[in-house]
Amino acid sequence: MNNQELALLLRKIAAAYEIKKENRFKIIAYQKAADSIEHLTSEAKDLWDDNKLNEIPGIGPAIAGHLDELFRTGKVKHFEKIISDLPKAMFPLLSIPGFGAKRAYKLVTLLKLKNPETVISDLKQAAKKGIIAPIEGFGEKSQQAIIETIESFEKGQTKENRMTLPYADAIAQEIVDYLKKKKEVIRVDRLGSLRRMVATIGDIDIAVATKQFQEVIDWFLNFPKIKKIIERGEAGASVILKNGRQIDLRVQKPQAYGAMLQYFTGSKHHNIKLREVALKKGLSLSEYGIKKLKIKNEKLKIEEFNTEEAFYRAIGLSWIPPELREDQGEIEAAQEGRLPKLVRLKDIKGDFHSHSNFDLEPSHDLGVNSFTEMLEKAYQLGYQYFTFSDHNPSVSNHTNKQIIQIMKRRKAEIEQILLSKKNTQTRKILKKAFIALEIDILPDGKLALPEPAFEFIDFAVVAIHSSFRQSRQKMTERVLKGFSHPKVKILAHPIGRLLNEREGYELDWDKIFDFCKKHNKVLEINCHPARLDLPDVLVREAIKRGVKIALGTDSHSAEAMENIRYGLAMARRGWCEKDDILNTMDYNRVIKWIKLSERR
DNA sequence: GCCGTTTTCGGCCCGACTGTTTTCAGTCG
Repeated sequence: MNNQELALLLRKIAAAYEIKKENRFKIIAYQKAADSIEHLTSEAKDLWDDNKLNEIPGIGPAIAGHLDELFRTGKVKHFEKIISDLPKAMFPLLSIPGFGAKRAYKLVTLLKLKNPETVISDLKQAAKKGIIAPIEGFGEKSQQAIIETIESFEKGQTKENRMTLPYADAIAQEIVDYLKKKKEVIRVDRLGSLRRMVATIGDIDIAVATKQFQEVIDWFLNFPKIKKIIERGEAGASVILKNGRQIDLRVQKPQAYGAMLQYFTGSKHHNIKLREVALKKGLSLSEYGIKKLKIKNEKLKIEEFNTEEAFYRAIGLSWIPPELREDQGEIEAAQEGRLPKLVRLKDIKGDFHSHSNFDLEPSHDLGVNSFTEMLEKAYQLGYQYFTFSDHNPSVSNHTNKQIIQIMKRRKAEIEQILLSKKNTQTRKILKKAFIALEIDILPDGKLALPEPAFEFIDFAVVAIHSSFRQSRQKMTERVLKGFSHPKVKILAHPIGRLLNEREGYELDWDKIFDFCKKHNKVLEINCHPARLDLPDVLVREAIKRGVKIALGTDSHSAEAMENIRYGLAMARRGWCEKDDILNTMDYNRVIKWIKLSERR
């Protein structure tokens, strides 16, 4: 049973307890345990194997005992007893927005819905027949809402639900630009998961500082691409755009904007932890500011904050960068003054992964721009160095001799461009670049490049591009074998995921990290928007183990080189400081690192 | 049921919105 399934099980138990009117803190405890397991960086089952279940926050002796029974026997008697007298059909409804335990229970009981397999569509049919509206606590509106919610839920099941970061970024930008046209808008910020730079975004959250709440909200609700208004209040509104994406707007006056920014940036877990910490100091936090609880029977006055810095300071913390706000130890670190000095965009001195349009006759895609065009862009980005890591020539279509010839020709062409004295009047290009290659690690762990051809590259980036379904052990052996060649320095897109499309393969990270540390190898954060691979949680594990990270845009065009900032976001979410990132090294230090002799 | 620089007992984040109510329950973030 994986973490996702475990979380679902624990939520099911929480829902059952809710119907049974158990102590509400017990219910919360189960929900917290579910959240906690969902956010783990390793499988709970693996932790159980190592006898470490009790190290999971929110899991105490009771739940740990139940999980132990689950992993040993495949079931939990106590859980089965709790849900035994509840209708099975209520549970699938819990995954539909707007349904909690009580509504789900009430509806399946009164409507006598028995089949968990079909309960969702059965409920929709019931709503369409009009037999939900007369039920106490429901009405025409909620009946209609049930139909609409289920219909969009059914659609959502078939297409991917979360946006990639740049996609969400672009939508947000459009709304930000629109809002800024209104003169009453003093300031606009994108917040929520977008501000925290999470790899995929559910809803887009926007905050506005203004003195005219209603006018700004009305202006927002007139945004031309809105399909439907979900809710509107005095301090904000939620809408669905024609493209199906949800936008939440919150407005606040400038002098209280700091608490609003903080609240609306989240994450939820960060905010909960923050409020718990504040409560121990007699402070109650909300999106409006901070109340002092110490004085009894006196009217509580809210202290307002115009900046987040002031808000955090009032709780005795230094300002926490949004990328860290996940309740992963950042609040404790802020209390103890040991927050990391996160790597910044201006620390980045080069890119370690790109594809030009030079035709090596590979079996993967070429880029669209020439070496010169890529170097021109690298110059514009202010880099010290760049890396060409085109795909290796396809093995099946060439003899070794042909491959060597192609590699030789490519090296000569790049060197000619880099060493040429002329041609700099018309266009400014970067003159320092590494001649690398992205080489496939074949299913048996061999590299897809004949040994003599290595002479024509400075170093290699390796990656898995085929046979994704090998076992964890076999995949680990395969990667380590490919990674072992002395000229191979970087493992590209290490988990192989494609966001919303492909999970990626399993690797034994203990072994990978140890290997990297021991042999001076580096893991890539691939900055391609659909990859963002390594993921943030593994980045953090890697640097804890002393493994260095390289940012590579995997650009197939000059324009895509700007994606570096999304990879950088993963690095920051993984707590990376400047020294953790290879790209912050000067050119000469990189040369030394790959043990290259100064060639140019 | 969990947890501990106010505690191993007695606390447990905070407020908004909707729909159905006439003071609130349910759900969400």
